[in-house]
Amino acid sequence: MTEMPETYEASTIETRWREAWRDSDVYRYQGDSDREYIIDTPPPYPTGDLHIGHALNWLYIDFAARYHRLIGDDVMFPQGWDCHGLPTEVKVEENHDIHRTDVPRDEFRQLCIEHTEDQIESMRETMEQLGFSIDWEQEYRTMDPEYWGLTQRSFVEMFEDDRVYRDEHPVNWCPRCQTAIADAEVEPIEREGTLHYLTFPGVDNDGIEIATTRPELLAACVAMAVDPTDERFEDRIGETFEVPLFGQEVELIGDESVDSEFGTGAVMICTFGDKQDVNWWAEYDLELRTAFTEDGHLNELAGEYEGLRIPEAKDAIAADLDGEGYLNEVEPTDQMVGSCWRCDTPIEILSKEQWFVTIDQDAILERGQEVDWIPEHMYDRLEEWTLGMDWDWVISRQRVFATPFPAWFCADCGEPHVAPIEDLPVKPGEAAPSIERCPACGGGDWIPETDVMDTWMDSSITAMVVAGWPDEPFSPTALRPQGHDIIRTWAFYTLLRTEALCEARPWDDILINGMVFGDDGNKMSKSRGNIVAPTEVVEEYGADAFRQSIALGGQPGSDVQFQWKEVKSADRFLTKVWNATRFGRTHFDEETPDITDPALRAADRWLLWRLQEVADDVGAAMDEYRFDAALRQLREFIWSDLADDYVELVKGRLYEGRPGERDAARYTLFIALTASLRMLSPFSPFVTDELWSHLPTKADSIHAASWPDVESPRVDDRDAGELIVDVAEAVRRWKSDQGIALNAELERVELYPEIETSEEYGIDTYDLSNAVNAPVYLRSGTPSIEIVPVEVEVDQRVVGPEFRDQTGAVVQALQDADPARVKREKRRQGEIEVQVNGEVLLVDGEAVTVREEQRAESGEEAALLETEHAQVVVVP
RNA sequence: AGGCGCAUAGCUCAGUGGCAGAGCGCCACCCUUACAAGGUGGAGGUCCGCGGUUCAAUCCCGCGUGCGCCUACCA
Repeated sequence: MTEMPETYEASTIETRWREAWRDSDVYRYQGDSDREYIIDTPPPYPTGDLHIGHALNWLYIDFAARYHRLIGDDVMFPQGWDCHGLPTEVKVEENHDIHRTDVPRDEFRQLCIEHTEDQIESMRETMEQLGFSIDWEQEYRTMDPEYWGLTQRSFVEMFEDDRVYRDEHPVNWCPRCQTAIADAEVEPIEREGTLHYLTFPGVDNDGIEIATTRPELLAACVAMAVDPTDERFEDRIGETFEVPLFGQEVELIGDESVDSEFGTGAVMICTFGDKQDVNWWAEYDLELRTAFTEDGHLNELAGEYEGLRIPEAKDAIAADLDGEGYLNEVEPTDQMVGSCWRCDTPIEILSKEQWFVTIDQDAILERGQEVDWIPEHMYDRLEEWTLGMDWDWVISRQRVFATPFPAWFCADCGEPHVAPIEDLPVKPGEAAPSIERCPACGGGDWIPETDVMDTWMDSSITAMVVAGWPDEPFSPTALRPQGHDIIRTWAFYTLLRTEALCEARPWDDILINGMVFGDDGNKMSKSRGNIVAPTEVVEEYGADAFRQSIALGGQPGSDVQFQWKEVKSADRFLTKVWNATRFGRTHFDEETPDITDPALRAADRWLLWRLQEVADDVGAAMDEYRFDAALRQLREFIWSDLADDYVELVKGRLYEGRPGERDAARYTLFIALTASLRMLSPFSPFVTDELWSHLPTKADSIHAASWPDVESPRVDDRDAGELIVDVAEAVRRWKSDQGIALNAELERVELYPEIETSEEYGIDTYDLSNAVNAPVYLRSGTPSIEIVPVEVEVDQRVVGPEFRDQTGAVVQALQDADPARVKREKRRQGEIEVQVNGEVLLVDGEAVTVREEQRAESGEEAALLETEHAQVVVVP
């Protein structure tokens, strides 16, 4: 066996194993097994910073991946990168001090790729530091042609299937990013607006006062609306009014969705102030008056206000309304403004020709229901979001760094042409379409599409891509791990696309993780200064301890509060494991694993029994992604049962036992230790691999080993073992209470067991005697020390079902009865007589436990100890 | 405004229709040959409140309160 350092030092160990794993293939997906576990790992946006939220998400993945390898699955833990997108474009513009239009598209794209590669490198380093068992041969980057070619293919297939179309339709538009965005990319921001009360003069009738927060939209006003049941506007529907300042005439319509409680009960309809306007516009076939430009200014329709930015226009028009006498009143109002999720700029709604993907709500939800949601209630979010969708998914973006549409438009008639699959990947700006003549008009000139795809078009096919699409027939991947904040995007779009392209659910299980809060309980934020970087924790305590603290933070799905004290506690536990292994090593040699047919004693059989129980329970918890429960049990077993109880019991045998006795203990300790390390390895992969290497184990790496499967001894062995453990503990406690050294010799210990033991094995006092450092005598009957029954304890589990509504009275009667009588009747008759409401009832003796105390001494100084399975007399 | 989740020791969290649990923190004692980064013991609880179901509720049901999230928020 190798030399083993005396103390646990995370940093040295972790550095060494990181390198070892890098050069090995322990995490490699083999691809030739019928027990596959394929993980649809989230492809993060390469910001260069792998934060603690990522760490939580990836740790759950890693726990699952490592566990599934141990139980013999062929695990694929791939890592993708969702490269495309605006933030990178902005960053590149900053870094190079250029605007994206300053250089040719392809050159700009190249700069973005280089930038992204740096960012990926930095995140990958943190991933390795944290010990994620990613198979880097399964890495993909959405900016690579091999990948975006697949994105294009998915687009073409859906186009040919009429699930993608091109149309003019109002879309969410970010005036700052100057691109269309999807509903999922619009986030509401709370803000205080100003409600303007202004009068629209009537053309041949009285005027009506409306309330609006957006006077700058007056130029785009095309109608007015009131609730048709609103008495204030009885008989006025159909009247015509003149828009202040701009003069166009608009009609008053009646529509129930107007809230008569708000403002004046009358509202102006503009194209477009919000989605409601779009609905009215479509329903009443109103005129389209567009007042805004793509970059957020007013256009020629606004007359003298043309060229003003939207906020400036609001002020200018409000001032003029006031000057002309239209403005009656202003008041502040709280409002929620739909804003761009990338830059928080309030979005506008513009009507634009775009590419759309049709949304089939029912199909998406059906697939969603086929997936196991963990926790279950997270499915509700998908359902709520999906049912609330009222627009199709706009997938075109007016940007550069993204997957290009494989499409051209006929220069003569505008007919779009989409490339066939065999021509992909293709950049339409650099290649002509493979057909020459326009099928619609026969024209021969083609204009390449310059719009690019929404990045969710890339990332919504990850499940398919990792499963080998399109070369292999798709079957659902095992696991999708992700945060709840992107159910409406990543999960939603993936369900949509996998359904559309493969007619299947994308995954069997979806595991939703919560957020990570700071040590102060608040959301991590720069302003609070409570941000903790994973690398910072690793440097201080190591990844192994950090990983445990995250696993114990709560059950998956709930938010996790990062706490330094939990990291420290994990570090202490790992030190314990380190020392326990070091202890074990001093008793092992190369032959220990080969010990056969050992002469197991009660303590050995008990530990093996516990080990099997723990392996089952921990495995069940891991199956259900209950990493918190799994680790908790494991810690309890290792610390309490193995390190405290068992080791203390068998030290005597290990140090001084005869060879056969010693071997049984060595064997048991070896089995328990190596099994514990294996079960712990998903949580703390570094130190467990290190400790594994210091033990005479067969497999090279603990991560190539298998989940423990221990032959379980019989249940009656458990009781006999528990008795030994309990008694040893009781005597130790008594010594501690008496101020006696724990290793002090005692005159003798007398044992009065209260359990049945098997014929094969009686009570085994050998180890106990060593542990308490006294001769142990097995006695029957009751201790010679006088003991007095003092209290009757009632088990309501027995009494309740039998006596139903008399339970309370029965319990009371038992507790009031003379404990000595209860004890006597229980022993002699097996049942106890009680009087309840003048009636005599018989209670099963099983229902009561009579607590006794020692009251007198009989000559010799002695102490009576009570344990669950025995009474113990200690003679010092 | 609707929907969902949460509420248990000082803190962070498990848990169960039948006497309430862990880690950390706190107090006291103990260097016992793997480990003082340890061991032993202790203090500390209206299991958010009110009703209901039940022999029995921290657990199941209803209502309420507080917190968090999702969705719609309205001109």
